[in-house]
Parts: sequence; structure tokens; C-alpha cells
Amino acid sequence: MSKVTLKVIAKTLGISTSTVSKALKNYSDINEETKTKVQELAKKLNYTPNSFAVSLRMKESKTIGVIIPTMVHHFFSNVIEGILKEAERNNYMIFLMQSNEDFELEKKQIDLLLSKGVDGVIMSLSNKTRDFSHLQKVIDSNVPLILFDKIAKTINCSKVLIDDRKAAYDAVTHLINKGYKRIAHFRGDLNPQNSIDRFLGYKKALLDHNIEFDPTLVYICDNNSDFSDGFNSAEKLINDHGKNVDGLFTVNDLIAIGALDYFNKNNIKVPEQIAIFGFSNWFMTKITNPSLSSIDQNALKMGEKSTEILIKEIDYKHKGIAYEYQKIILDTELIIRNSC
Amino acid sequence: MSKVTLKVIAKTLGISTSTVSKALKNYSDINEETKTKVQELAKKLNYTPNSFAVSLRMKESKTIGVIIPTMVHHFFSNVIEGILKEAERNNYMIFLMQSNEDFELEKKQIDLLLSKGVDGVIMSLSNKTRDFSHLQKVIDSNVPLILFDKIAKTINCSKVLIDDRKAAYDAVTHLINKGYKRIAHFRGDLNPQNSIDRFLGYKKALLDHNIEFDPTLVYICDNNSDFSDGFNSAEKLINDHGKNVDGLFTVNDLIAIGALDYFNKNNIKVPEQIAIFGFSNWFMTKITNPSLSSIDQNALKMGEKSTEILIKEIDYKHKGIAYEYQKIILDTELIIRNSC
DNA sequence: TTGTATGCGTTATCAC
DNA sequence: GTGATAACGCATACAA
Repeated sequence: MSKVTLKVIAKTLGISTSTVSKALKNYSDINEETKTKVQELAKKLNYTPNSFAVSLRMKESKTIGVIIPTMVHHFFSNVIEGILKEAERNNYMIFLMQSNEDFELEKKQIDLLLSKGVDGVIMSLSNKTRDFSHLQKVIDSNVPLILFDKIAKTINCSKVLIDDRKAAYDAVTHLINKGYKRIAHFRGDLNPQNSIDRFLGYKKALLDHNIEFDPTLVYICDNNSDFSDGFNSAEKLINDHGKNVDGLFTVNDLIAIGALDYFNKNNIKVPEQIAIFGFSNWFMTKITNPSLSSIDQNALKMGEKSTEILIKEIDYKHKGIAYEYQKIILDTELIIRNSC
Repeated sequence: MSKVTLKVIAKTLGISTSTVSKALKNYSDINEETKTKVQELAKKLNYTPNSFAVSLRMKESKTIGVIIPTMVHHFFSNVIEGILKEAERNNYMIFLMQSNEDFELEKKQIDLLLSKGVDGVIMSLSNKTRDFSHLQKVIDSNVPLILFDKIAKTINCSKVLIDDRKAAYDAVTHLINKGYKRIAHFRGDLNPQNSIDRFLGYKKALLDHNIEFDPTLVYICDNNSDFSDGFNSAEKLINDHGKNVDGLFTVNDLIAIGALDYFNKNNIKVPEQIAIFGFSNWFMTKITNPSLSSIDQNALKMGEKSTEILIKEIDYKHKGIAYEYQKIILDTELIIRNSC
């Protein structure tokens, strides 16, 4: 941090710090001559305002806190990229934290962010989070909060998400229209809302098309950061149902790829014997054998949009303008490839 | 940020703010009774120190700035995870920025971090960075700087990296020992040091084993965030050399997978007709067909180690202890799978 | 053992 | 137009 302060400039110019401060901000009641004099010297000395002093005085830090469950994940790294880009455009900096799917850590991180005086918080909840008092605390501290993807329905704040239920419904409907009838589902954890919604979309698509819902075709993959779960579930699926299954819809692409690996290694033809539909449109899906149909959920845009509305709320709050919380549902897109 | 200040506590207790300040810090010259009184009230009121005031006063922010070229990348997201974890352990927060392989942006971000008063900076350079004056600026500002992976040789600061040259040498030697003789190399951008070093390791392995270095077997893949570059280069390779090539060492796994995709789609058997060795040990390499041999570069540890030595340097600086810059070379490991 | 005074660097109010 | 002064919240040297 620069050692050049207003005082230094004032002293070398023989004027007061308040004049310097105003001159640098182009206040109308300052003589043009002094203005240029001050601004030139400031530039020459490479003056930058001390951000702690500014924040202390102004009660805003131009800083946003972000908490995500896991860093190493194509979806989240894309969201982060979107957040960083939008923040950059608006001159905000990002404090990044990873809750590591740990509720206690998530709580602690909220406190840390609040104590650091962030102007707002963007977060996606850990799979284990069932109690939301820490979120309420953010709101009660009068700090704007945006939830994305893994949200808490009961918390009153702006949210950015996709319609998981509809996306799943569309994917499964596609499978059905292609003639598949015994469609399995590898779902995620029982707790997170989007894992629930994808399951519900799957189920509804079956029922709407007069296909019996068979609970034995649903498998839980609770570790969604690895494909081994998909591989193992595929093995179980075939052991349990043999050829009496012809389709598979998975909660994410990683699991789909794990399952595909199992099928490939066991000479089960995809999509001839079993069709697969993934979720997230991870870039790897283009290159699997066969390439994998999936659902694009536009993670980048989710990050950008979350940041955009957060900054708007910060701005409104600052100006004392009232605003309503938004619930933004981003479009998803079926990407049909060769796996179904 | 909490509205409870030292002043509030002092006033309700009828004592001075300085006594409160000291009591909360367990100063030895404060009466035990007042101490507990103060601490209890502070707890009850949920007092948290105003971090701007503390930073302004103490000239340290418990904050680290991190700049990486791209967010959506398995290597970097793993590094970030390591940084976040180590920072968490030491009560530091991370400002994350993405230079997006843009030199001008990288420069600007340095200024932003410096103006935010970070206690230290960790970064990996953009591929386009050839001028390092912005790094020197960090050092001149007396802010500890750690470079990792994409470093500047000429800048005098601590560095954390792997021995790219040796790793590449080992991988290519493995191919040679397996009997492959016409080994191609898909290298990265011409500028970054690690792309150069991997190329040099490749070349040296050939020469040390009496295999002629054939420059026409070297292809440049300058977009290392996608596998299409690998696919296209593989196509060129086969067009140019037909069956007169039996091995391939790539600068990273993404490119290896792109190449593998081309071979698979064109019925070129791996490793029978051509063997492949990747770089980075991305988790996808386990699951390709065939699985891909690669080099593990322990990204997580690179993040942790960078943070660890940065925090040590911050600490030393703060205490006025002299320290020497370190150059830490992390171990790499050949992971042999079915592609060679 | 406690309180007073000062300063960190900035902005804002109000005299002059 | 300009400058003195106070305040943001905290830490600390020094006085009491």
C-alpha cells in the first residue's frame, strides 16, 4: 500500500488536505488551477487512496464475499469465472471461500465475511446445510445476500437458479420419445433441493407418459465429485435389472461418465442397449464414446447474473432506494449427442 | 459489519474504551474482574472488531491477493483449493482475480490488490506476460510475492514449481524404454517457461537415448484450455507422418485427450499404433479409453506450499526478521496407465 | 489498574 | 475557494 497520502500532497503543495481531497474528486468549488496542480502531483507521486481509511469512513468496501461448496468442479469454477468477470466490470473485489460441504465451516465463513465488512454475499449452500440461521444473520446485518443453485427456499433473499425439475423432465421426456421405457435414475444426495427437483422431474416425466415409476430403478450417488459413484451404481443397476433397463438419466455428467465407463468396459452398448442422459453439459461430454447428451445450465451466466443483481442491491441500499428480491430462473438447453 | 464498537461497550460499562480494548486482548495490567465483565458483555453483544479500523491502525489486513490466468482449469482450481485451505488455517482471506491470459489486465489487477492493502500476493503469470515490471512493483511496495508454476525467472522472489524439464524427460524416457522411437510432441505456447521446459525435457530424452530429434514431429498447441487443439494436431500429425510415428508426448492432458479422440475416431489403435503420454494427471485420464498415462504435479500441494511460505514471509517481515527467498521444487510422479 | 490523548488516512461540515 | 476541525473505530504511549 502506497505511502503517499493526502497529507503528503498537501504539505508539498502548501495547501490543506481537505483541499487536496476535494481537488482529487473534482469538486466544483475548487479553483481549476489548484485542481490540476493537485492532480498532476498525485499522478506523479502515484497516489492511491488508502482503502482502509476510505472504507472506515464510507462504510463500504467494494468487496463481495463468495462461498461455494467445492472449488474443483466444472460447474462452480465456471460460476466463479462469471462472478469474477462481472465483479471486475464493476470494480468490486471477491473474497472467495470454500465450505467444503461442511456446515460448521460455512457458518464460520459467514462470520468471517461479515467481520471483513463485505458489501454483499453470494453463496451456494453445502449439501449438509439444513439450518439457515447463518443466512438470516447476513440479512439481519443488512448485507445483501444472493443464493445461487443450492438455495434455501425459506430464506427471503434474491436467488439465481435453473428450473431443475423442468430440465430433468425435458431430458427424460426426450428419452421416452426416443422409445426408451425402462429408464433408471442416478440421483444425488437426498438433501439438496436441486437433487430432489431433478428426481421429481424424472418421476413426473415418467408418469405423464404413462410409464410406471419403479423405485428400484433409482440409485443414490452421494459423492458427486467423482465418477466412481457412477461406475459402481451402473454395476449395481445391471446386476439388479440385467437387460430390463434401457435408459439412464443421471444427476450430473460425472456420474454419467462413470456409468458410461462401466458400460463400455462390460460391452454394454450405448445407446443400443442403454441410453444415457447427463446433466450440466460439461465440456468432456463432447468427447466421450459415445458423446453424451446433457443439459446446459449456463454456469457462467449464473455467476454473472448473481453478481449483477447483488451489485444492484448494494447500490440501491446505499442510495436508500427500496427494492424487491428477485428469483431469476435461467434457461437450460437440451444438448443432444450420441448417447441417446 | 457489526454496529457494536468499543465505545458502546465502554459506555454501558462506564469505563474507557482503552480499558475495553485492553481487556479484550487480555492485557496483563487489567483487573481480572473488569476483564471478565468486558469479555462477557462483548460476547453478549456479539462484538467484532471493525476490520477497517484495525487494518488502518495496524497496517495489515490478513488478506492475500491471488491472480491466476484462468479459473476453469483443473490444475488451477486445485491450486486455488490448496491456497484456500492453507489460508483458512492461518486466518487469512483470499482476494481472487483472473487475468484471463491478458497482460494488461494482470497489471491492473496488481494495482488493485496493492491498493486494497493485501499483505501478500500469490500468482501464476499469464502466457502473454513478458514484461515483469508490475511484479517488481509488488516487491518494491514491500509486499511479499510468491510465484507458482508460471513464473518469471528474473524476478527475485520465492517460487513454487515443479521440474517440468525433468518430468517431461522421465515421461519420454518411459516411452523410449517401452520401445517407441518416433515420438511426437504437442507442445504449448512458445512463451511460457514450463511449455519451453517440457519441450526441452522431451528433446533431451531423445538425444540422451540416441534418437534423432525431428522438428517436424513437434506441433504447437497454443490454446491449452480445449482439446480441439489436440484433435486437430493429431490429424495433422497423421497426415504429415502416417505410420512413421509411434509415440506422442503432450504438454497437457486436455490435448492428449483431444488427440486420443482423433485416434479413436480414425481407428488408430492406442497404444499399439501410437502411444500417448499426457501431463497433469487430470482425473479424467483414469477413465479415457484407453486410460492415459500422465504426470502428477500435485496442484493442491502447490497451492498450500505457496500460501505457507507467503504467510511465513509476511510474518517475518512483520517481525522485522530477515529471510531468504525460497525456490521450492515439488515432486512429480509418473502415472503409468494403458496408453503406453 | 485505569483513563487521556493521539494518530492511522480519509471525507464532510462549516467557517472564513 | 480554501482550510480548520471532527469523526469513522481502534490501538497504544503515557499520565494519573
